[in-house]
Amino acid sequence: MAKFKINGKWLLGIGYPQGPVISVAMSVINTNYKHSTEDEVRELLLQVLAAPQDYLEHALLDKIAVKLYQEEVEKPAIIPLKEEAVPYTVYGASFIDEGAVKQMTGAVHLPVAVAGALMPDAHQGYGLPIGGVLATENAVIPYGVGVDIGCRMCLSIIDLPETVLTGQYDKFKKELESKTVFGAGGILKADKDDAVLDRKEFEEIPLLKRLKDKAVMQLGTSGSGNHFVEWGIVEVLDVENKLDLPPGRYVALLSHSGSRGMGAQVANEYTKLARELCPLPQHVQHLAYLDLNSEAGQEYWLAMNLAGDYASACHHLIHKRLIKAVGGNILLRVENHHNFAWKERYEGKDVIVHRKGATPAGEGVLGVIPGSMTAPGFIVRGRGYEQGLNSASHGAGRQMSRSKALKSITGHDLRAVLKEHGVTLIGGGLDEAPMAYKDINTVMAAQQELVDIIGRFTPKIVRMADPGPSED
DNA sequence: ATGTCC
Repeated sequence: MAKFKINGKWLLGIGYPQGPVISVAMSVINTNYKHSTEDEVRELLLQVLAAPQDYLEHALLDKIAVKLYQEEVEKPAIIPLKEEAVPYTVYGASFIDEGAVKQMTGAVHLPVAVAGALMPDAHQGYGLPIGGVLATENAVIPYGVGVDIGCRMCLSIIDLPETVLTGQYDKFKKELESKTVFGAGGILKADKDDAVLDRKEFEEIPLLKRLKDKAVMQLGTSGSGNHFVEWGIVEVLDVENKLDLPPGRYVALLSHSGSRGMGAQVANEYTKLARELCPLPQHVQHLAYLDLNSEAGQEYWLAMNLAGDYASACHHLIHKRLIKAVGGNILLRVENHHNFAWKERYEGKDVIVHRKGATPAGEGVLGVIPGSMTAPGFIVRGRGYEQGLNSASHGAGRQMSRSKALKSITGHDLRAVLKEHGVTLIGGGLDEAPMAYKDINTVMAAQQELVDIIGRFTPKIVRMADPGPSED
């Protein structure tokens, strides 16, 4: 029989943990057991692995046992979940996928959970589901906010009648194409002056200091995925709507985007830190949280707020450029984050409310819920419904995964539905086709308790990122 | 969502 030579891969193969014990075991075996067979060595090492405490004084194997024992003792203890979950309310349960409900069920078992809610556009995400709302006590969950921190809607209602858009359609289209920047990486080369870049957090938090150059370059850009900028028509529906605008039809600009690479890196860095500081059972490990009183928690909170303000600044620059280009003035602006965390009150106590793909809907709070590129979006006023955690959906929600949409929708299908609705699309992939989304009217009907509809936005010229290389 | 693992 060929002489057995131990190696690291073999040790990992029999179940030894990655770490310092590997080199120790190799040296011990090669020194003291060089005449043993592979089977004998395996048997011996498995016994030590199963009960290292019994071998701490062993003449030959003690070094291995000590390393194993140390790793076991030093490994941070998994934080146990609540035995009994806090309550959460589901809106539109009949069209929410099982994965999203499962994730929400995990979230309301977190030791810091106070209450939850699932919005009718919910679908499975990473950590908290998209459309998930979670109130916690003195803790913030980076992946309860999401990767695109401060992803938001911004609607500007412009002092131009509908006839200007229909009469100068080509000009509106040309400006939308030339004055927006889409795509991964996306850099805006001029017109990027904003006070957000002067914020002291960029100097005070080391991570933000490293991200500032990227933030400067990407300011005023839109990104990719489901992000868009579009011209359309707003109908103000009700004179009693507190919108301070007479009912009627107005040209409007609607945008959807977030905090670009800067926010993404903030999210990923702090969730990594949270997972080290807050080890949770595997099925909820992405919901790792930071204590708000801890240094890391306070840093994340500042960085998250800066990313939110940065996202807001991006929208404002986009709107300023485009509205100036078509010669209009803003009559009214409605805007809101839908990936963010806020300090709010719930049942009389201070909580942190995470909304990951959910629109704030406190009493009287205005928000925008988009439909799809061919379906109307809505200006809504929150009803302040506490059981729904003062929230509403952030859109129609997907009914098809991106991959399923790419497989089942053709370019012909997309062109047909655009034509039917009189919508011009610049860029945009099949995975963003209207058919990939739920029916917005069904979704709105499922959240009548949460928001009142006070205006309607109909898209006319839509700009999205160009489709990825896997598409035509 | 993000140049999709610093």
